[in-house]
Amino acid sequence: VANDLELSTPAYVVLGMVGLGARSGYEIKRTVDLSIRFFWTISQAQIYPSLGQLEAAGYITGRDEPLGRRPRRVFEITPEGERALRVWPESAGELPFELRDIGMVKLFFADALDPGPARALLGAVRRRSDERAALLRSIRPTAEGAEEEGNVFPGLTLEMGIAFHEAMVDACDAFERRISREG
Amino acid sequence: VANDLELSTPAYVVLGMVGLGARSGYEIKRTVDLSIRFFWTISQAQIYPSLGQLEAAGYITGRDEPLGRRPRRVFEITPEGERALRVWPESAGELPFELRDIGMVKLFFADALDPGPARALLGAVRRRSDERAALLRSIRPTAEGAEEEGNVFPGLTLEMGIAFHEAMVDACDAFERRISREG
DNA sequence: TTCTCCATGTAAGTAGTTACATGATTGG
DNA sequence: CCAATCATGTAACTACTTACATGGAGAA
Repeated sequence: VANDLELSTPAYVVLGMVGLGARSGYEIKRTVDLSIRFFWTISQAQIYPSLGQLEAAGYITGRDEPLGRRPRRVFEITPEGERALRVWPESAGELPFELRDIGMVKLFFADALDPGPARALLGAVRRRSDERAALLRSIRPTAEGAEEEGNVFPGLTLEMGIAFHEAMVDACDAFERRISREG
Repeated sequence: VANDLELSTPAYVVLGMVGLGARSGYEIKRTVDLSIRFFWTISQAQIYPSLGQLEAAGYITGRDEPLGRRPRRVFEITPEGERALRVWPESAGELPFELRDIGMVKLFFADALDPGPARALLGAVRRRSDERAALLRSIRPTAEGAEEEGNVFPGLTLEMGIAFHEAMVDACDAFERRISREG
């Protein structure tokens, strides 16, 4: 069995999702879209090759389990896979926080704008974070359900998302108060 | 002169930086690294082709201005370029907030970890945001300098960055208190 | 019957980075 | 004289997305 293989982050995400009980490629994609999509995305075209890699490495085992005549391949994590998943967070040194936000870029250049459009842009960025925070708050019951089954960390990442979008809204409000005070 | 050309975001970033007074490709890269790099990055290999596009579109004008025998090409924004930069934020509908954070992904899966490594990971994520917030706070004097010259929006994006990293730290602390109380 | 969901897989394209290639200037 | 900085440009590569291709199952 291969050990300490160099796996890409998408492959670890797939491994982690299989570890949490996602069985098929399709289910992994759906689970990602319902959980970590706010800080990590993955497309179908990455999932199926990753599944192949992970199986070749002995980190998951797959078997055909068609539903009627519809083909389907389901996977389970192996003990080596669980070990790899536990070792992963310890290994890597750096934890890059990569943010790509066109809204903030536009705001950065907004001094070139007239007051009206500038305020509109600020409002759009504020609204975006406000809506995102509301969406994340609506997921809280699901996270609380997971906590009762012993998974407390998904709730932490959810609270982080809520916290930073609320912080963005607050920063927009503070700025708006300041510019309307100063004229 | 070409109008309402479809420019990519990197090209608008380059245009915006020329508008703020960055003259050469090298200076644009340096300015990006000192300002918007926390929410947008750009590499040299994107800047020089963008400069060519922008000049072809009539949004900037360039002329050779070597320093001694060292070749150098400096650019200025044109009135059309300024107009394009003002129209840009109005046009596009969506403002995607793209976050890619391996730290949060690892935290999401951290229930599979032993308590020790899990706490270490939480500490690493907390420290990362704490350091980032401190770095951003250290930039505040520069932003205040820009404000006195009439550029108030760079200060807003700086405060947003500070706010959300402080919010991440708070979320980590709240979680740590909770698990030490319950565990 | 028709829409949505379940399900897998890949080819082609886009976006971006890293590394290479080159060389002058400035400051210690 | 050596290191850091200023300066431009591109080829090769990596990562990722979109779109295509296919089709069964279940519900309305």
